[in-house]
Amino acid sequence: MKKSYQAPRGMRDVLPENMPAWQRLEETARHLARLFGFSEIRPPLMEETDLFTRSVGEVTDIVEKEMFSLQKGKTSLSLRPEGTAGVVRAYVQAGYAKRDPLQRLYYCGPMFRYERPQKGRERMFTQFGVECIGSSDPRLDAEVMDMAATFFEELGLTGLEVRMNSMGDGEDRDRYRDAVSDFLSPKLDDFCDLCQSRFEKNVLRVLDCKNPNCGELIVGAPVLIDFLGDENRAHFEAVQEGLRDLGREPCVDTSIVRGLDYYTRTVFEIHAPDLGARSALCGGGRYDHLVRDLGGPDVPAVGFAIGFTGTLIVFEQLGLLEGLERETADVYVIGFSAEQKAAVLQVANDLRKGGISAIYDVDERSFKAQMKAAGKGDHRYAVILGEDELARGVVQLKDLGAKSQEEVPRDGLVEAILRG
RNA sequence: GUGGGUAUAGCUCAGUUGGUUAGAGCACCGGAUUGUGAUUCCGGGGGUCGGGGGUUCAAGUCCCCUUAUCCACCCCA
Repeated sequence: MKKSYQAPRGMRDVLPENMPAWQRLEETARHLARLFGFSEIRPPLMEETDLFTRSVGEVTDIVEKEMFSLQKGKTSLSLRPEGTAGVVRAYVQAGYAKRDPLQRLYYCGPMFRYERPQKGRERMFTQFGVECIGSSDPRLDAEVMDMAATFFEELGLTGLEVRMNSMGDGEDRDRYRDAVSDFLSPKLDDFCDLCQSRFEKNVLRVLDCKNPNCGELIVGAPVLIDFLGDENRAHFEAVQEGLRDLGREPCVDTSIVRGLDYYTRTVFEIHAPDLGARSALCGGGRYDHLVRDLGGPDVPAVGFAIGFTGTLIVFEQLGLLEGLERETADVYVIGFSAEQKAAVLQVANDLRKGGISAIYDVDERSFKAQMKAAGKGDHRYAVILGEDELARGVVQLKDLGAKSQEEVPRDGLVEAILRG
């Protein structure tokens, strides 16, 4: 019995036929990054495990149970479960804070989390993210949010919701947390089991419970905005102001609580309402203390990450896959019989030398089979070569889309194609 | 980590209350058409039914285990 292999759980092959959609997302991301003046950065896919523990948060699920880690000698390395930690580490290591503090950086690549796969969730997934490090100007928060929204708009994704909130900072957040605890604890027993454990682990998540019963119990709970200090409140207002200046109406949703510990002040999410359980396509916000926490100077930052998994699902749902073409050779060279074998090879070679991609049938199949292959391979042209053409130094150039055909001299083929 | 569904040709799926050589459509290959493709017609190759164990005279069809996958919870992009 032979063993058969398959891709590791929760990881999938992106086959050539799936590639057009991926390339579309990647090109859109790069294009947008360029428009907004961001530069690409590529940190390693692995970092010291400790880096993620410090940044993402010790008690988060991500570091508690979702990291792919390996021990080599005395160091524990982990595949990155998210992109920000590595970028910030690189920022600090490169010494940007002193020589060129404001950095607009973006990345696009795979992340890894050891989770149970489900719709919109994989163990290896791709994220496009930006990190704007070095300023706390609220206009940057607005700009970064606008950029994330623009990404989806450029792709043609409609019906998405951009929601924002402020989580405050340091003291206001602690005060708020205490207030929520005080509000909840008297009736804690009435909450669902899940909320009871949330209460212990991350109180604010109780406010996010989908259980209708819990939903009623939290009516009247303290709202974080009321706990913001003057400065943070002003910042929050300014971010909304900035969004308006960019032509976007801010949508404040006080239930948004990001899962990663490093967020401060502005947080936001972009949702696709009808995507099922995992509707957030993008999450982001400000993290003003992460650089400092990772051993750098006290430098503020803001960023977001967009998951390709969910984005691709919506992309397909909206029928945007149609019209995307798979990469193939422009020309398929056909010989009428095996007699023209050498000539076919030479013509293909001439085309390639002339900068035109070309392939031909390598199995010496029948003329009909070659025509068939040319017809369904998304090639633009078929170049047909028979005994007669060979003798006269010409070829038949057939436009496979238009179904038209013309005879052109063999040495003028490249020109003819470039013209047409 | 928890709960539920599914696992039959490359793909999408049929397969009666367990019973002879496991089917269809699409795809693939070839032919009808001795110089022309994505329409039509004909033919062909390809599965031992995810893997292992059990019940039975007999299992794709029942039971157990296992693996994978999907959906949901948790959490999150």
